[in-house]
Amino acid sequence: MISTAEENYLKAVFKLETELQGTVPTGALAQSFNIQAPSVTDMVKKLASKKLLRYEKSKGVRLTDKGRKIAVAIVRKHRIWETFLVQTLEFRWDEVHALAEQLEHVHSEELIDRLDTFLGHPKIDPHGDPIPDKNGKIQATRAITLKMGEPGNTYKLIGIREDSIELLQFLNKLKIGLGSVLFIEDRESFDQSLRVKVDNKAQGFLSAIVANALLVVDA
Amino acid sequence: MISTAEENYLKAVFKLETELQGTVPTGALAQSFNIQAPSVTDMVKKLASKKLLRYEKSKGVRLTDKGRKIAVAIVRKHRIWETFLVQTLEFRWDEVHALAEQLEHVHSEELIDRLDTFLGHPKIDPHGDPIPDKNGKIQATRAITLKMGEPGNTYKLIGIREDSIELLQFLNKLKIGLGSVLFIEDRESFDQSLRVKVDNKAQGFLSAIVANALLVVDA
DNA sequence: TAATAAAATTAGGTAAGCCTAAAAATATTT
DNA sequence: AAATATTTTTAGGCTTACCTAATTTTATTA
Ligand SMILES: [Mn+2]
Ligand SMILES: [Mn+2]
Ligand SMILES: [Mn+2]
Ligand SMILES: [Mn+2]
Repeated sequence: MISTAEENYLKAVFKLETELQGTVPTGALAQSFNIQAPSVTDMVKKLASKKLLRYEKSKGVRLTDKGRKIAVAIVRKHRIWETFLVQTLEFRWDEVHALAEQLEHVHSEELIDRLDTFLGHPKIDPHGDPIPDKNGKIQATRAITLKMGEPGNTYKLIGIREDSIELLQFLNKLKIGLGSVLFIEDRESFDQSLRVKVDNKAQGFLSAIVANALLVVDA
Repeated sequence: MISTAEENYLKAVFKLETELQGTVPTGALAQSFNIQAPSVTDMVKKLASKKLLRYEKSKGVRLTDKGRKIAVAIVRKHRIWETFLVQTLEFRWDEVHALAEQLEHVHSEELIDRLDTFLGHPKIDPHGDPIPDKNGKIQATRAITLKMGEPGNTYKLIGIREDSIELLQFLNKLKIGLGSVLFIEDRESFDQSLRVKVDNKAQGFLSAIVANALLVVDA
């Protein structure tokens, strides 16, 4: 049996592997859980002994296929639950992450499959993140971040690259949501912030940090 | 914060207090969790120190008002989740208990309230057990067990007094479910088993043990 | 490359929730 | 009321998932 803590480690390694494009140092895991480094060293040794990841001392870890399979299954559960909470129970997109963090650890394939069917096999969650299918296949996206966009171009928001409630609520304030049309009027060279129009209404500046979290496609 | 283990203890004490009509000995808890007695002694001391129950050494425990409130809230969650699983996700009544045992520990009032609303404020769960309302009020039932019924009388099944999957599946086989009409033809004096007709079709004998788990009202 | 800084590991410890073995308290039989 | 049986508690241990302090390894800078 796999514990909630172990599942969370695998999920975090999965995420960090993509972000860091390779081996995940133990320190990155410590930071992401807000725990101390030695706790991570212990745990990755255990996960390595279970063949869920490979651990190179003082270098970091990589998921094994077995570990990645579990990680993706949890991401799938997380996103299906988030979709259920927003679509069916009418929570706002900024309210569901913490709940999904709990629900993703409920052990039952059958439950997730039925939820998935009930929801009509959704392809993305309320934040635009792709929902892995039953076989662990994740829809590739050709989205870029708004930060990479060009002044004079128009983009459509299709995802948020962040779990932060604060960011989601900030976007609520700006009346920006999935599907919003963002026109880049200008990029301020001083801080790389962007002056944008949202849905054709003048809006103001988005910091480079925010722009970097917004996944967009050409509109 | 209250842990899953602690919540399970409170729920069990709540159940056993009614069944035993009073103080719950530690041994009864050990038996109900299939764990050893010393583990229970430890835990009830902790719960007593948290004022969730009163503990008299070598006698047993009683819930405090604070403890009972938590216990009832968990029973409410358990039954709402079971209702959701059967009503919305179309699980069978014998499939949902173990899942609800996990889901009942998800911490969120809001989630349960929204589920409750989504389900239309159900009064009973798929096994006929009353769902406590938001204030912890539990609908009193004037049901008796079929065992207490009289030959010649007709009853309607409104609840099952048991969490056993085996019993539920046995009832499935007998085509007995909530709402079934049970006519007691005879009581066998040797073993107190009952010869019954189910929904007007001859059925055969129900053991006293089964009859004792069936909650019925006059039909 | 030697010195220094940063990151990771080792060593030893804690709380939660379980365990076994032994002792004590309570209940039942004779 | 003794003797015996049953139930409960005490004492000491184990595992999981964390911790701090000290040490070692790796990376950076002089
Ligand atoms: Mn999320
Ligand atoms: Mn999401
Ligand atoms: Mn149940
Ligand atoms: Mn039930």
